[in-house]
Amino acid sequence: MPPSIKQVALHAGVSTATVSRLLNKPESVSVDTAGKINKAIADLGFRPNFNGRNLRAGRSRTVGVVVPTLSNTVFAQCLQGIELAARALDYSVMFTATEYRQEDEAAAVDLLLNHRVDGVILTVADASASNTLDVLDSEQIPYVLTYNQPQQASRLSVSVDNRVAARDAVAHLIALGHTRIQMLTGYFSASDRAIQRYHGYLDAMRDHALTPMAPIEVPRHTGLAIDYLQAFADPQQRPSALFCSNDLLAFAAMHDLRALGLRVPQDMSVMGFDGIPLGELMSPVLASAVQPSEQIGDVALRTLVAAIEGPAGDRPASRILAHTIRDGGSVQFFDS
Amino acid sequence: MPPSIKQVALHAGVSTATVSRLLNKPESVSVDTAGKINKAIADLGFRPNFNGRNLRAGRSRTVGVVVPTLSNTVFAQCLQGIELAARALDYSVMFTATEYRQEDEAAAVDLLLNHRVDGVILTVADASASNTLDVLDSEQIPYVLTYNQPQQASRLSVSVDNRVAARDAVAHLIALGHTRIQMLTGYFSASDRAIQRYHGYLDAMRDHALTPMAPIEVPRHTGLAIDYLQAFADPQQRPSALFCSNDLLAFAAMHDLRALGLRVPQDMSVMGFDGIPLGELMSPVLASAVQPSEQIGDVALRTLVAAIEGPAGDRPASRILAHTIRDGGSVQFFDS
DNA sequence: TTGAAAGCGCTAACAG
DNA sequence: CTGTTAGCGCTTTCAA
Repeated sequence: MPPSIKQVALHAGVSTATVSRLLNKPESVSVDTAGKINKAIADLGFRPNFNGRNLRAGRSRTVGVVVPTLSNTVFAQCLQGIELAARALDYSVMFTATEYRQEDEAAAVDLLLNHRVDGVILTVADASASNTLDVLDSEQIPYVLTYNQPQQASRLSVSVDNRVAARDAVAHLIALGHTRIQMLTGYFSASDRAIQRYHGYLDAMRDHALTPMAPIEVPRHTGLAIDYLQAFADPQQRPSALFCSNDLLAFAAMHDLRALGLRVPQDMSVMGFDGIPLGELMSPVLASAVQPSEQIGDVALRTLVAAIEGPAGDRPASRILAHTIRDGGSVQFFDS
Repeated sequence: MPPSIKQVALHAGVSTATVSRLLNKPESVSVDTAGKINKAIADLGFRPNFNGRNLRAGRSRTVGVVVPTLSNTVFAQCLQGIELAARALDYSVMFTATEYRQEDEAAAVDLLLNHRVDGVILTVADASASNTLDVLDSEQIPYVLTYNQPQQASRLSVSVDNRVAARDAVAHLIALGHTRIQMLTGYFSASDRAIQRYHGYLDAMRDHALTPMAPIEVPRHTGLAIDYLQAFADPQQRPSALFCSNDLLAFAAMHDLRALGLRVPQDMSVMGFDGIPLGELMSPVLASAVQPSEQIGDVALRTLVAAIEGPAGDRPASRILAHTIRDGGSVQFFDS
């Protein structure tokens, strides 16, 4: 066991209380005792045990983070933003992933609460109906959702406006002359964002008096599952543009289209959602509705800390961050 | 404050010790007291406070993770693997990033040690000369390096054989007929792996009696810094193939080459290192030396836990995981 | 400016 | 099978 405050006190010939004071309010200790204690600390290689401190304080200066997966760059970037901000504010981060399993959301939060994190940042499957969030609510643990836009105003969240961003993305395709636009999406049941984006798709189609097509739901990270695109073999049947619920799916789709002998964008335009950085390095550049993932993480953490430390009265507010539409070679003017 | 074991005991009419026993060794408690306690737990919404438990136990069942950045997919995948394995073994994960700053490595580890993590998984700039690792050594905290291959056998690590993998990658280019092969790399000072990979490059060139070219060191994630490629304008001067120290760099390079009007692979072959999943969805597919990042994380965590829990005598061993060479359209047969 | 003492939540002897 | 007790490391009154 590493040395405790007790050994330091003994070594320096003072009481544990004084050592503690030096650690927390150095100005309340006389200069020469401070010197003795600091020497003892150095001699012994003492480092404070946060478990003791946290137990005593009832707070841990630690936040929990729960994301669906790190395989999707957006969540990695978000976590990156969270961690950076946490370090700036002197908080630590406990991290968990759920692989999109709802039961794992609950288990993850459970574990985090056992660790007595001061708050939680999370992305859940369905923010408007989540027992996980209910638990957090009932336990009065501050939390901030990322990417999710819950219906309940009481649930803090940081995200872009998924519906509007999707509408803008599809409007971009429409402006290019596309009328047969179809949405390719991950399972709606795993992502309320996907549903909101689908509504945005519908909005755009209706706005321009176009007939929406049935969305194609596929397992995430499809890869080899070309089946769903077989219908595209018939030029009459297929859409002229594909709107994907996220960039990974867009890349997979382009891959599959190629395997089918279809060219992007000549035979089909492809638009993504997320705006992951790699999309801009590719050729063609992936057109996409860009959300500022790292900033989402940054703002989420700062919002959470405000909720944790702020007086009970003034709760911070949810934030909708601006999205942008990135044009790219993956979409093209449509001439029939 | 949430209810403690004490309130539960009171509510159930037993002692705190009995409650604790139910929590830790349920079979040592009679069925009906168990019933009473469980009811009390449910009534009160009790959840054990790990801070108390950890303080008492001197262990936390928590591991710390330190990676350079999550912007590079490999580290995100590695963390993914770590987290998954941790959950399987009932460990929690505290996460930190350093943005490739050495001083942040030390600060991060410091913080983790204050939290009394049972061990640390980390990727450092230079594993063979790192005060951060020295601290870990002197504090006797088990740790496992990922991606790094330290010279000291005493330092546990999980990685591919960077040098051999790089040699194989370059040999692949040579087998395609390339003789003028140049390496594009991130700063050597930020990554001992990059140095090892450069040695692998040299090995391959020497093996085939080719003249090595001077490596090009660039800031990571270059993007717009086309300067370094200006020399390539002259067909006589430029290499016929570029070997990049990581896939991100390879993508950036391909982007820049395109901006320069050079085609990949017709005008220049590009080979990466890492084998990130997206590389396989692209067109052309990015040829690369593939390392199993998620598995590296998985194995690292299991190795760490073995070191933590295993008897002091038998320390687990470092692991070199198999790499593979992924062929792809980004490289092409070279006919002069 | 400093020390004594209590207690945060939990577990592990040790008794019974 | 169960209760009593002590103590993990720390901070924070309360006194001096």
